[in-house]
This record gives sequence, structure tokens and C-alpha cells, in this order.
Amino acid sequence: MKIIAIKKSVTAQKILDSAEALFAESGYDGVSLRHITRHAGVELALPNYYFGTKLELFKHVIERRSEILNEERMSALTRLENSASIDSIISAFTEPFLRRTISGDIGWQNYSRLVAQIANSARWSREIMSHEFDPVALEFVRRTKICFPSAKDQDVFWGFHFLLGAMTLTFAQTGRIDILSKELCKTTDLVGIYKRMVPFLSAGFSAICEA
Amino acid sequence: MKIIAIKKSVTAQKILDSAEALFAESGYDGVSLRHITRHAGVELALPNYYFGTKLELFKHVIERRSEILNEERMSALTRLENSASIDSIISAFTEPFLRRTISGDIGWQNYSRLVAQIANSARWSREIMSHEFDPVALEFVRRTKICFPSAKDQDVFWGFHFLLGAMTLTFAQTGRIDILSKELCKTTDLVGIYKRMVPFLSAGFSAICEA
DNA sequence: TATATATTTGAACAGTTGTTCAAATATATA
DNA sequence: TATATATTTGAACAACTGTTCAAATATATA
Repeated sequence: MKIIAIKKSVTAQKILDSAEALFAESGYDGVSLRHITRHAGVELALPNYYFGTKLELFKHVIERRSEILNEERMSALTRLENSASIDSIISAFTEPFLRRTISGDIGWQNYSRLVAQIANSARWSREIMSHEFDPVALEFVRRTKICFPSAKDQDVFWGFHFLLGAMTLTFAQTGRIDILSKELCKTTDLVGIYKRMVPFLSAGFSAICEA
Repeated sequence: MKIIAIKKSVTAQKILDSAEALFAESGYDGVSLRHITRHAGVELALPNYYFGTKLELFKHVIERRSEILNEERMSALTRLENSASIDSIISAFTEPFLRRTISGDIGWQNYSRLVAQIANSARWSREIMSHEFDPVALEFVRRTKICFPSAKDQDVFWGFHFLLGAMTLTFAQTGRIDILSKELCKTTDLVGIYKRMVPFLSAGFSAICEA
């Protein structure tokens, strides 16, 4: 009987890191197990040993950091006072991801690029996004409803949808806005983005959720 | 010498339609030429005859409708008066895509799902999105600057970035919000989304672009 | 009708894909 | 040290990949 402790195996972590980086760049089907193992410097058979199939490896890549992210988001949301403003609710939801990404940790940067792709993919969104991130999303919605007592539930959900779109494109780090703005705006300037994103989204929520 | 008139060949259009539908579902690498030709009911060698490589076929899929979309958006923007409100500018930019998608045309629905994925992909965004859509995007930015004379260029570009994120996630039609909201919100209800999206984004722009 | 051109067919090519497994090696336990 | 378990190795499998091409067929031109 084999007992695999993925979290403690440096080989397993090397595979996850390489898979994360390559999936973020080229997507699930754009990357082969040989790409991953070559990048990680390990044998081809090892992903199967630790994770089973390629699909299970993919899901492990997602779950490794979603657990951390969900905990941080949830605790930031529950730390809020009952009278919290929409600004602070949006900050609580978006800031944990942002802080991880701007820290310079290349793993988190790859992860956020990967999640952005998944969130906009018909194939993966329901299967992965819903499963991993909906509980925290519902807590965000619950807090926002308290903030706008007269808002209809639909309005709050659509507001969350717009927030999610703006946030995921930001974390996608595509570099398109750099080209469009002739390098006036930098995809990597997450602090500058954040300073504008929270007011932008707060005003948007107020516009559709206030009577 | 072979003279190929792609736009008039029903075979070429069948290939483009099938490629569009399958790429929208599974992405560039998730679809093989055999999937496409089987779906279209044509021989394997025909994509090469009409389009050359798989990559060139992919780009033809994108360009076929981006030409139409760009013309409609550009003419909607230039039809605006000089004193146009941010609401009307956002409408001019987003409405053409919306109208095509809600018309029930399955081809345009597939196309919008595909563009949403490309917009959030590091691999394709610069190569395809910038090339296809930046001229019209710059016209949007130019009109928005007139609307907010005291706004810094950076603020307008970032506003466009948030708009683009919200819009692409909407057109991605992932169905995630349906699950999250327990079917209270429907991804397919583009009219209901639009009614909220324009006010949401207008308020966002005002928040970061007004002094 | 005869000729030229456009299109379609069916097969083949070499390279890559995910997955499997017995054997070899390393590590921990007794 | 001896034994059991965990991990790594290297090769093999059949299926699938994008691309190519000569031959066959259809269509237009003269």
C-alpha cells in the first residue's frame, strides 16, 4: 500500500509548480504531461504516481491555493462590522488575492492568470469555479445585501458578476492595456489598479442597488 | 493556380462555423482538425485547402465577425454627438455585440464565448485582441475623454479595462451566476444584464474620472 | 464538346499524446 | 542489520495530432 503525502513531497510540489506555470500560459489542453515533467525535471510517470490522471493534477493545482484564498477572504469578510460600507466589503473580497499577487510570488501570479482563464471558460467555469469559490461568493453577496437593504437579490448578484469580470481580467495580466495605452497603464501595476477598481465597483454597486 | 473565394464557398463557411462552435467550447488546443471536419461533415484535408494551417483557420474564425463588429461599433460611436453622455458612449460600444448575441444567432453566441476566452488568455490576448479590437477601443477612449475633460488618461484607460472585464465575462456565458444565484439570474438573460451593466459601468467611470 | 481550373478525396507521414507497469532504487521501520 | 514500504526509473502501448499530396472528381471556360 502506498501512502502519498502530497503536501510534504518536494517532487509533488515541483510538479504542481510547473503545471501551474504552464497551464497559466497555455491552458489545460495546450500543455502535455511531458512539458510539465520536463519543466519540473522529473520523470514522466510521476504525475500519475502522485495525482492520478492529468485532469486530477489540474484540479490539485486549483485547489492548492483556493483553500488558502477562501480562508483569507472568508475571515476578512467576517471581520467586517455589520454596518460595513460597500467599499470595505469589496476590499475584503478582493484584497487577499491582490496581496498574494503583488507580493512578487511567481506561483501566485501564475495561479491568478490561470483562474482568470478558467472563470471565462464555458468548459471549466461551472465545474471548477462554482465548486471552489461559490461559498465565499455567497458570503460576499450576503454582506452586500445588508449594505443595500432595499436592493433586489438579482441586482446584487449581477453586481457581483460585473465585479468578478473586472477582477478576473485584472488578474489575467494579459498586457493588452499596456499596448492599448501605449505603456501609460501597466498590467503589472496592481496597486494602481486597485486604487481605481474599488471606487469604480463601489459606485457601480450603488448605482444598481440603491433605490 | 488555385483561386479560393472563402466568403462564397459553402464548404469554407461550414468549416468556419464548426471551428467557431468547437473552439468556443474547448479552446484552440482542445479541438483537433478531425473534430472540426467531422462536425462540419467535410474531409480532413479541406481546412488546409481553404485556410492553410490550423492557426490560420483560428484567425479566420476571429476575423470573420470582428470586421462586422468593428464597423458597427465605430459607426455607433461616430454617430454620437460631441456632448454625448458616458451612458450613451458605453451603449454605443457594447450594444452592437449585445444585439448580435441576443438575436438568437448561434454563430454569434459561439463567437462571443470564444472572444471572452481569448480576452482573458495571456497567450492570445495581445496577439489577437490588440490586433483586432484596439482601433475601436481607442475611439471609445477618445470619446470618453471628451465626456470627462478633467480626467487623467490613465483613469480612462483603467475604466475601459474594467468595462472590458465585465463585458467579456457577460459574453462568456459560463452559467456560473445561474448556479450561484440558484437560477435567480440567467446567463442567457442578456437584456436584463444590459439594463444593469450600463448604469453600473457609467457610475464606475464617473467615480474615477470626475474630479 | 474539349480543355483548363477548382475542389474533393483517401491515404499516408512522422511526431506527440495520456496512461500503464514491472523493475530498480531509496527510505523508513523493527 | 534485515525487512517492509515509498519512490523513482525507463520503456512500452495504442490512439491521436497537424500536415502533405497525388489522384479523382466536379465545375467553369473556350
